[in-house]
Amino acid sequence: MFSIDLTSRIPIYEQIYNKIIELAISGTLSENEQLPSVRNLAKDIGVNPNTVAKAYQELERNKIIYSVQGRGSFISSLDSDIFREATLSEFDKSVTFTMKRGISADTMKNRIDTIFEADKKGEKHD
Amino acid sequence: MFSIDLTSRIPIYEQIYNKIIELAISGTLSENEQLPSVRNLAKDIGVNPNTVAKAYQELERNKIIYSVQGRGSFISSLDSDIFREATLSEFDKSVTFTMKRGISADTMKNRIDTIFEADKKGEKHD
DNA sequence: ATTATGTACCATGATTTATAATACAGTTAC
DNA sequence: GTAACTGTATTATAAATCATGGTACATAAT
Repeated sequence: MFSIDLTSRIPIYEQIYNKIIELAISGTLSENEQLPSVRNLAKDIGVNPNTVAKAYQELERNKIIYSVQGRGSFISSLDSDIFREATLSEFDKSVTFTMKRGISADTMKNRIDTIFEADKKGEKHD
Repeated sequence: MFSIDLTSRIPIYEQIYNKIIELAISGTLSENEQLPSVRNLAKDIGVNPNTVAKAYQELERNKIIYSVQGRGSFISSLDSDIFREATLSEFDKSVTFTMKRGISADTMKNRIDTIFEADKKGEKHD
């Protein structure tokens, strides 16, 4: 279920955080579905339980999942406009950054098309 | 010449690094133009000379500037394809990230247009 | 010579990330 | 109720990164 890059400069807990969001948005994890327990996931990917717990706590803080003591952690409904806006805000920063380095709008749009094309081809179909 | 956000989570040396690149690409700093000395810029923005030195060394490593002991640091020619590719590679990462969060290509393109429009209006004209 | 430049150290402190080891509180199943 | 599982909290430690302070050296311009 999980692949983590221990050599990446991106913190492990952040990689877990991102991965869960991807799985939730892609539908691989559906609403109210239970996530692996903190200890199991930690053992699975070979990291400390505290690291997984940190990821889960961040996910809960951002309403991606909800956790219940004694029961576990579950995907919550993902119709959060706040989350969408946060994502777009991050994207805007990247566009501004790229623009300031002299890259044109058309060039950026072409990259977007290329990336979406590649994703479409790589998708698994039901 | 410089505005640095000491409270930002982005390292100071990285802010300096980014700012110099922006000024070089926008033409505010032109080819072979001399930059403020490490010590002067440090005093100017209220940071440690070592921090400025680190930014300058990164800039030199990426061929944005060149430094000569006893003389100073200067803008080098900015026709580096390598630099352009590095910028686009970063942008691609952001697009992929945003896509995985369920944002459509069209939405991203609209944001690009909006940002470029705002920039055009905000520009200073000669 | 004096002054200004970039560069190179070394030590220190703060912050962040990750680990390790416990412990506590709540739930489920027996 | 007991055992085994959940999330959560705490404390300690280690490593890496960031920034500062201070000192020193080599080079260049005057």
